[in-house]
Amino acid sequence: MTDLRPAPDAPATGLRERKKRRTRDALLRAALLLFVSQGYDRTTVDEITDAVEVSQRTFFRYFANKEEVAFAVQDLVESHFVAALRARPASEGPVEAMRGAVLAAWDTVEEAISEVVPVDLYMRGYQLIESTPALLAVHLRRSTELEEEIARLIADREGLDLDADPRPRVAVAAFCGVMRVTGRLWGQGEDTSVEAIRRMTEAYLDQIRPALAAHWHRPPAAPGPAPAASATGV
Amino acid sequence: MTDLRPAPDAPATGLRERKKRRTRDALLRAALLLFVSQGYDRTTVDEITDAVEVSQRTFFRYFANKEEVAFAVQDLVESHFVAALRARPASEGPVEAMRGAVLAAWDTVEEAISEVVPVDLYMRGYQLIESTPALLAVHLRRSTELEEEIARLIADREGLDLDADPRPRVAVAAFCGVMRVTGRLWGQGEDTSVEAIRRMTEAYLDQIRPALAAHWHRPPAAPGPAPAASATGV
DNA sequence: TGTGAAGTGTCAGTCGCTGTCACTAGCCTG
DNA sequence: CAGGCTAGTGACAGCGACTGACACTTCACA
Repeated sequence: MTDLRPAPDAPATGLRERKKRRTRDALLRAALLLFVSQGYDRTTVDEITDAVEVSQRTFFRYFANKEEVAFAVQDLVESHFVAALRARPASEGPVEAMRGAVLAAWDTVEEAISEVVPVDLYMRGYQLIESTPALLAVHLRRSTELEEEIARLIADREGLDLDADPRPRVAVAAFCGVMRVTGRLWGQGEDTSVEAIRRMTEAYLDQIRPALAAHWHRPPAAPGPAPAASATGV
Repeated sequence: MTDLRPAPDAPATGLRERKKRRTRDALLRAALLLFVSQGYDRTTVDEITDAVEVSQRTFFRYFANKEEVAFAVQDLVESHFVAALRARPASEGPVEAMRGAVLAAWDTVEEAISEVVPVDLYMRGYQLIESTPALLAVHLRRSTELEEEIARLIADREGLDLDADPRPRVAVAAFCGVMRVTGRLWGQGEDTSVEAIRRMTEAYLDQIRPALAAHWHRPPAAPGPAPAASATGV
């Protein structure tokens, strides 16, 4: 068969590959929809595979476990952030660069994932993770792995040896700790928009230096559950 | 109802109560020993119950799930830390108080847990948690709950409204982020002693302010995988 | 066009965990 | 101290996540 289709730009190889991708995507979407509509725990793997009409065994050939499918999109978002961090100018300090990267990443999540899943489905998925104990636990463990990656990146930027200088890991840990609080509080709030979490991110990061001051004599810059962004401290 | 038994000081009530406590402790110890000797995943609940000669059903009446038994001692250590934090003088700033509490808690873990389990078994258990993905995930989720408790405590100390002022949660998040890195690196090292983790804790906490400085122009105070304690920054 | 391998379905089995029910043993009352 | 109450337990059946083994279909490539 003289293959006339030039596989335009995507890595569209043989029929087999495309079929595989299709079933994987179908499983992913079906799972996400079931999860957000009826909850993670109340969704069985059989329900997912029934919706896609494959056997349960096939599901476990694509995803190591039921949790993994819930983090497929999260994976994309995380690499998106890492890419944003790599793109920060070398002139920026470590914390400055991380802050810039997070905000830039939120500004452009849509284009990073919309091919796979609409943004609001992802946001609902993120909320599901934050509110489902089993998923939250896995999320936090995955986050520590991401933290290590970021620490390596920061050490590289600064030309430091990660194992000789504790600052990269310490800075990243403090930074990510604040990010996690942000994610948690966002998940508990009502506004589930990207803008909301972006706004909160900015506000909470602005509080990190004031919060670590030796004494809190003055009230913070802008009080409130999701305070407006503005830093008194450096 | 004329209750003549004054229940002297310990909660030593009837025979029933004592029997319960005994089987619970037996399950706990058997589980911990099996976990550290052959690994968490390679230990089945049946093995644990066989060692204590009770039915599997009984195990799940004492522990909600297999993970819970691995965190029973950790629970004690965490309340020990919270108690230490409550005991800090009001004159100390938030970060100062947390730092003091952690170090004081490590100095006195032994007396806090030795009645239930020898310290080195606890330390090996802690290492197990750090090195077992399933346990690490749960550990991190539990840690966020502890974080919230600490944040409330700090807010109280400072006379602030936790939901109006972001600084308590931000400070605690940054602090606990650094603590977590410490725990992880300790788990990977060879020295599993309490002294080792105490030393690392001190060293890494000393790096939090330098690490968050806008730019890292100078090398850190004391480089090395487990740097000696000494703070350049505030 | 036939051969090998990739992908899938089926089946049986393990392990964590839960509901149910009957039974035993401490406890409490009369 | 007899008899009833109930907390704690064991036995059993069953669900859901996950795995290994094997046979079958279907694409790929010579």
